[in-house]
Order: sequence, then C-alpha cells, then structure tokens
Amino acid sequence: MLTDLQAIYGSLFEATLLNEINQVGTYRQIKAGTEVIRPGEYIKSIPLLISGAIKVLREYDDGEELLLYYVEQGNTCSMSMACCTEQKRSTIKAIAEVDTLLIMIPNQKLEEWIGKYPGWRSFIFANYQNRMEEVLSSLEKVAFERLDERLEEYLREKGRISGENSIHQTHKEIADELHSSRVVISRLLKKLEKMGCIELHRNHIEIIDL
Amino acid sequence: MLTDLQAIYGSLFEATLLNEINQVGTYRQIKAGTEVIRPGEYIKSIPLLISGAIKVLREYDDGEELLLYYVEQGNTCSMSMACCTEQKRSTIKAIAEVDTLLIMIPNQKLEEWIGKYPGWRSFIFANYQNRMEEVLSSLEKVAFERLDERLEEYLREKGRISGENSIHQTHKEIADELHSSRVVISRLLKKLEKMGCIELHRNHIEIIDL
DNA sequence: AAGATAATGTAACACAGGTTACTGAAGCGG
DNA sequence: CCGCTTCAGTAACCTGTGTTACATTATCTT
Repeated sequence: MLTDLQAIYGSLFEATLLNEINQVGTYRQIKAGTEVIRPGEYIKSIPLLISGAIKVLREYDDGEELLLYYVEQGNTCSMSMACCTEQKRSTIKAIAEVDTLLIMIPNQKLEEWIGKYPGWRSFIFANYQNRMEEVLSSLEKVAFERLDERLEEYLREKGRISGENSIHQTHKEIADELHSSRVVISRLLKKLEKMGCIELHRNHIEIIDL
Repeated sequence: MLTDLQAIYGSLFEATLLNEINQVGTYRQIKAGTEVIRPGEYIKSIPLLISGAIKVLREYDDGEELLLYYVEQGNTCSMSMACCTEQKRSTIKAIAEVDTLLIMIPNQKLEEWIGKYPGWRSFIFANYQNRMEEVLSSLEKVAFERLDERLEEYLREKGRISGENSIHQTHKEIADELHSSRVVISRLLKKLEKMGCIELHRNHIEIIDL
C-alpha cells in the first residue's frame, strides 16, 4: 500500500507526510457503482484517490441530477474538503465510477497538515483550483454547447475513464446525468450511430470512432 | 483605514494579522466600471474587499462572456487566489461594479499567513467554498432555469449590489452578461414591464416591484 | 414458452429562445 | 437645426430540445 502511495503522491508530499498518511489514513476498496457520499451527510474525512475514479454530481428534490466532475488518481474531492472544514452537510452525491482504491484522511489531520506540510498545502490548493476549473468548464458546456456536442464529450469521457470502448449505461441514465430526457438522448444517439461514430445495443454502447 | 479593516475583518483575523495586513497591504480606491483584472494577466496579489463590489466574469475568444459571481465586502476573489498560488495567467475578467475600496495583499504573504494564522486559513478556505457554491449556483441557473427567471434574478441582484432601484445598463449589455441576445432580452423586459414589475427607459431600468 | 418488464425506436407536436430585418426614438456633435 | 449613431420595439421565422404517446424488441421470471 505504501508503495502505491509513494508512486502517486511521492513527488508531491514530504516523506514524513507520506508516513503519517499511511498511519492515520484508512484504505478503502470500493466497488463500481457504490455510493461514497450521499447528500445531507456530514463528512468527517476526505478521500485521496489511489486508483479508479469517482463521479461527483448534484441531486435535487425533484430527482433531477447533474454531473459535476470526476475525481481520479492523485486527486481528492474539493467538495468534501469544503464540507469538512466548514462542518456542513454534503450538497453532493459521489459514486464510484469504476472499482476504486482510496485512503480516507480524517478531518483534523487535513487541517493540521496544512500548517505543517507545504507539500500538503500546495496539494490542497491545486486541487481546489482544478475542481473550480472543472465546474467552470461544466458551466461553459451547459451554457454554450449544444446537447449533441455534450453527449459526444460525455461518451468520450466515459470511455476514457473506464478504459474501454464500451459504455454500460441505458439511455435513461445518460439523459439523467446530462439533465435531458430519454427520448432526446435516444434520438441523438441514433444520429451518432448513423454517422458511424457508435454502435447501439441494449444496455451498452460501443464507441467506433468518436 | 485600520478602523475599516477592523470593523469588517476584526472578528475573523488575529490582531497581529490585522496589523500586518495594514502594513503590507496596498489600499486601492477603484471607480465603478474600472477593469481590475484582465484575462491573460499574471496576478501577484489578491484583493480584500472593504466596500463596494467587483463582478467576475469569463470572456471568450468570440467576444462572448458569462457572469460568474460578485465579490463583496469581507470577501476575496478565489479565482485570483488560485491564479496566485499556481502562478498561472488569469482566466477571468474582473470589473468594479460600483466604487470600491480594497486592500491588495501580495502573493507571498498569502502563503506565509496560511501557515501562520489560523484565522487567515479559515478565511481563505471559507472563501474558496463560497465561490465554489456560487459557481455551482450559476451552473444550476444556466442548466435549470429559464431565461426570464434568470433575468429577474439578474435585475434584483444588480439592484441589491448598487443599492438603488435604477439599473444603468443597456439591453445589449444585459444580454451579454446573461449570454443571450439583445432582441430576446428586450422581449422579456417588455413582458416584465407589462406585468408592472419594472419601467423601461433609454439606458436605464427602474425596478418597481420584483 | 408465455407473460412481464425494461430498454429502445419513432412520430407528432409544443415552445423557448435565437436570428434577421426593419422601424422609430433619443441623444449627440457640428 | 440637421444628420448620425445608439438604443429599443416588434414581427416573422427557424431550430433545438422537451413532451406525449405508442410500437417494438430484448431480457428475465416462473
């Protein structure tokens, strides 16, 4: 475990910090599809990703949702951090997109290390910055791009993160994450299929040339 | 000046920090409409707002723009912070919405104080969190709300920030910030006027009952 | 294998909002 | 005062996307 940690965070963190993480952190192996954070929960620790990916989305009263960003290897979830430091309830939902290995760092260490380790400090800040950029980029996509473009990007991103050319999602699930409706997504997917970019099957989509 | 500082930041910051701020910070008085940050610039200091308000928006190659959030009294601009700590070029434009008084804090102090003053640390984190929430809220508005609702909120917000019931903007300017077109905004404003919510004049809009 | 259920395909329609084009009105400079 | 520029009003039209409704197909149950 420590070797994994070193491989990914070795260049960012001080050696003593790596040791501390290894001691106080809790390793967790998470199966694809598992909910990691539910909206309304208090968060008492933040995750450092070793491998895999976690998708972060917002959910609304009416069952609507919207995909915000993915947290991948070498990153942590800024929304969790924010909730941690502010002692607030989570406003987001986090789900493992693929099988994921991570280390949970308890709340008080997060704060303690900021004063203690410059490497940790930079990491935390850089992460905030990255998340902000990603949310801004989501904002731009929703504001400027048409649904067919967003759908294409969505498919590419899913493919990249899962590391395969096959996307195991129903049209309804895609529609929800893009905040659209099933019929519309089916329509656009069909168009992509006719253009030879993808192949449609029940419960999965093959990426041919996107 | 120190009294202003104390009034606004006294409850957040340590007394010694307040003194340091007063010594190393540069006070700047900014006229409404002045550009504070231009996209592409390097940022070497962050602003602490004493009074007034600064609007932060993104600009794109094609001249398009999108309003992100306002920074008001007792806050700082997270995008600046992010740019500071990462030594990156600014990706945003910041314009004084009204006459504004602020203190610029140089880059290296920002970092130094994070290790030194817990009050500063909390402030910086809380600010990040707030900005993130605001960008998320913008995202939700763009994704879920119709333009007429967004326009109403825009007018209310402008009124609140300027402290008057009169908004001195052309329909074109409003359209740009909401990322829409002049004709559409004129149409919707007319609708609001007919409903008795506002009064339209050349170059300004009176809020009657919003 | 029959029936149930969930996923997908497709057509017809509704509507918000963007576009184009033209008009008139307000304000400014000479 | 005249002409120019900017701002605002309005109509006609187009397109992307959401909605409703129904048909079809794949998969699972029993």
